[in-house]
Amino acid sequence: MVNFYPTQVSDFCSKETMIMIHLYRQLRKQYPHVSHKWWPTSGEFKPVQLEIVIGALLTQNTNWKNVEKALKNLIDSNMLSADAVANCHTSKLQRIIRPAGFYRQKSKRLGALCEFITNYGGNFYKDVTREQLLELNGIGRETADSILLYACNKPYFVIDAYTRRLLKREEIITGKEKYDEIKEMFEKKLPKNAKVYKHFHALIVENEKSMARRA
DNA sequence: GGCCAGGCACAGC
DNA sequence: GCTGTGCATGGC
Repeated sequence: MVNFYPTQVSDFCSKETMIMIHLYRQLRKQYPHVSHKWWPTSGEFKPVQLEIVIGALLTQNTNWKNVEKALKNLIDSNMLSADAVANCHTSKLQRIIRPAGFYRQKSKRLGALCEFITNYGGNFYKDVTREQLLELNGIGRETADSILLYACNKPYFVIDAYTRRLLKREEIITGKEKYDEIKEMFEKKLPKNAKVYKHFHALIVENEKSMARRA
């Protein structure tokens, strides 16, 4: 169980902190089946985290079901390591990831990302920084944070369309805030804990999806 | 058939 | 800095 007692005196009277933790508790109660182990992996890739990195890139502006098709194509083509993907011909990679859409852009970006992982001095999953990821073509803030949180298990909160929608509806944000502004809001008001960030994000996504289903 | 889905880069202002 | 636009497929 995570300790939610304020760690700083200044946290004690922060209304925003109370709202944020209340929201987290409410969602946990509402979706008890949702856990921090939310990002789906087949276990086919080496290492397992590579599948999360690839998925994070492929899911950009794309339905997850289409990403799954592309991931299955990679598995069926035995493209299970960063090295294999990095050395795959662009035209072949395009064919493989085609169901995920934007295949011309994404094949180029995916190849470059896998090349970066392959050539990374040290352990990519342990050592890569947000700045290094943001320098890569096609890796923006959300994708970088998804990789850092879900693949690297580091406390970086992911702000996606679901998160913005929920926060706006709850009137916690106006909608005009920048990505990093919202991200810092979460990170300042919650314990710096990757498991909590994953769980909270998973709960937000589940809530938005279930609301969409009901609509 | 139109709209959207777990964004990003880049141009133009 | 902000806004618009291209990228592309599949599901509803």
